[in-house]
Amino acid sequence: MHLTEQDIPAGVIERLPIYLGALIQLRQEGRTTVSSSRLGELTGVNPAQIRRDLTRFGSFGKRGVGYDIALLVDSIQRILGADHVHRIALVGAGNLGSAIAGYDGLRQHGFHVTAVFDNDPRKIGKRIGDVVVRHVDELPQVVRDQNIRIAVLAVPPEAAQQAADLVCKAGVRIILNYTPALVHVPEDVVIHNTDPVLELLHTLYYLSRAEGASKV
Amino acid sequence: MHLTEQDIPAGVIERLPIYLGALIQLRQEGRTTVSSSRLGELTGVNPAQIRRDLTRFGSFGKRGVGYDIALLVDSIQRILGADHVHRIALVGAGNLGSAIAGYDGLRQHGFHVTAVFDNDPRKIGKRIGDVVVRHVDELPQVVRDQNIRIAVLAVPPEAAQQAADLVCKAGVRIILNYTPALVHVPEDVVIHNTDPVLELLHTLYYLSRAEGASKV
DNA sequence: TAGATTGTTAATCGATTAACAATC
DNA sequence: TAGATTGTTAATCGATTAACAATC
Repeated sequence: MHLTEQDIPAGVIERLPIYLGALIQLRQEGRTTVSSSRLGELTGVNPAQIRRDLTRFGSFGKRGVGYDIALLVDSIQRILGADHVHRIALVGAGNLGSAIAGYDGLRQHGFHVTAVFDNDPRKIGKRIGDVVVRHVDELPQVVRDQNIRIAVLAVPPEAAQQAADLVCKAGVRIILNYTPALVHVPEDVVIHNTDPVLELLHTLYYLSRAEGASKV
Repeated sequence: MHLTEQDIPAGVIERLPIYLGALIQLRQEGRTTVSSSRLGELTGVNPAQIRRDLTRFGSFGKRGVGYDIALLVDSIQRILGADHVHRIALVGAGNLGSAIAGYDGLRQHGFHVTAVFDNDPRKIGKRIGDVVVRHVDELPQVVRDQNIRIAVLAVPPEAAQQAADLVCKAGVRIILNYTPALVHVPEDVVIHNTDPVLELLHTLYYLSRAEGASKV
């Protein structure tokens, strides 16, 4: 009846990276400790919730003092599995793919884009970040050789399902889908969709409320 | 004590765009009706929840038949405020900015990128999508002239706060922040952060659980 | 009519938050 | 010590879901 690892609510896991981001920013500013109330200000999360979230994994703070930033960064990284390097296969070497490959934040968190694929002959052989673009036909071999578990889809929406099938078959377990297409994957693969439109539509609702009250 | 517009839970508003995406995909396939159970399969949302979410805004279905896709698309768009055109200011004309400006899905949902800004002289005057990149100094004027309410930040993280301040001061009400920086904005501005790293970290947790069970 | 599926209620479940004793 | 802040409990709040009557 007590808490086992499986009992952690999804909401907690979603917040941990947010805490981590703020903690890293604080660390860069040279701070060594932070209180739950300050962390709450930075992240927009209720301080009581932060404390409760953290105690699920252990006791990281000192009463009267706050949390040791370095300790908490390490701990959260370990909890998430971000305490070692993860290789990423990037599918699609267009503008979006280039932006992702060139994004420093990934490397800072141990995510290394070690393979980039495209099916456009003009892009094959080009250098993106510090890897050379290969033909997508080579994907299965490369993903297996490098034991890659994470793929990022930055292809046109029509090609999304095909690309997903390909990477799943090659053994990828996590997919970040940057296309607007709804893609189906086997049960044991986690897919995360990111579509700027969905985010815009969602925030739009609140804008309409705040502004013209013409509609009911 | 009864439902007013303000009572709609945030979770419902987050799901509406997801339904919309699936509905549009179904419409493209030529379908005219869909049941809550089929929509649930496509979106991963519980059918009962879909029905309950929708009834908050009205009665859109026919018992025994399902939902009329065209009607539901229109209705959700109207609820979200996506039934008319919204102009977007894009700050940052690098790879990411180019990807966003060139993204067709935005236009399909009525989001028109009508202004792009950068501070790199080499980029000023270049064409991205169908607009010409201007110097960021022109931003306040252009945003006011075009009555722009939405800005997308695709700048280096160091420049994020500065860019946010600038667009807020010019009257923007919604910001999509594509930098990893935590940015502060006035209370009446909605900011939405999108960082691939946060999403990766979050899904990573489940990968660690599923694979090596070496850690407790 | 019989079958299907919505709209809606009522029960469950889980997350959030206030409050405070423990303790640095 | 006095002040601050965690860890934790207990209460609240809200979201999710099962179930089914209404009805197409």
